[in-house]
Amino acid sequence: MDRDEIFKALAHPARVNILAWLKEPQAHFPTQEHPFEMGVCAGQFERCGLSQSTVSSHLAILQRAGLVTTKRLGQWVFYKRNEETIAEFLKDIGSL
Amino acid sequence: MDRDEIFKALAHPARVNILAWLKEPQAHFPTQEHPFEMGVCAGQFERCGLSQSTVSSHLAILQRAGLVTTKRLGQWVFYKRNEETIAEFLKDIGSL
DNA sequence: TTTGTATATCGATCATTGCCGATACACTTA
DNA sequence: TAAGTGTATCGGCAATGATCGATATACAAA
Repeated sequence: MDRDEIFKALAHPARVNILAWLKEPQAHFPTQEHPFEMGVCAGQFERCGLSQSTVSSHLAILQRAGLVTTKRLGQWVFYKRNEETIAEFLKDIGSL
Repeated sequence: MDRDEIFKALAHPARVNILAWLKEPQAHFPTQEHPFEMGVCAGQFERCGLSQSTVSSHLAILQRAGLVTTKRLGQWVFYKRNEETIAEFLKDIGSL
């Protein structure tokens, strides 16, 4: 758990939004055709108005910070919150 | 309380360190000659190895984010943690 | 194998940030 | 008033970050 890395990852509203949306996938990604158990399909996040490549970059930053995990399934990549790291981070900065 | 602004303020280790040091001024600023009740004198923070102007810039960013408050006393400016805003922020991101 | 779809990476551009020295400003003291 | 000390701001430069279109890669389906 790299605290500095996580703070930098959270320093962009789009990424904070993505994390928040992932808390309730069915509410924020109603167009997804895959079951939500696997996570949210990468393409779904383009709803934030950014290009595919930019979204991919934001997702990569969240992943490198350990805030999300990914799973490839066929041609799709699914993203999920990494609750363990998130909880660890929140505990760590509780004494901020 | 501007969450995005606070996240950006915390996206630099020096600023996170400053906030942490301010939790125990007497422990981290033993050379300060002023009473700690007023806060920590701006010049004290140059111990992080950065120039005076850079330190001043970091402090200004923390202040604009509402994480610290300042009080001028004569020729000196003293910095204190803004516990209210910090607590509000922590509560806000508790459900991150 | 070829085509199509989904995602990641590349290259370029522009904006932002971090850093410093120099300077301006605020205040004190002689 | 003049000189000294502490802090903030300015100007410039290098590094990083955000963004995009184009391209490469991974996989599926025809």
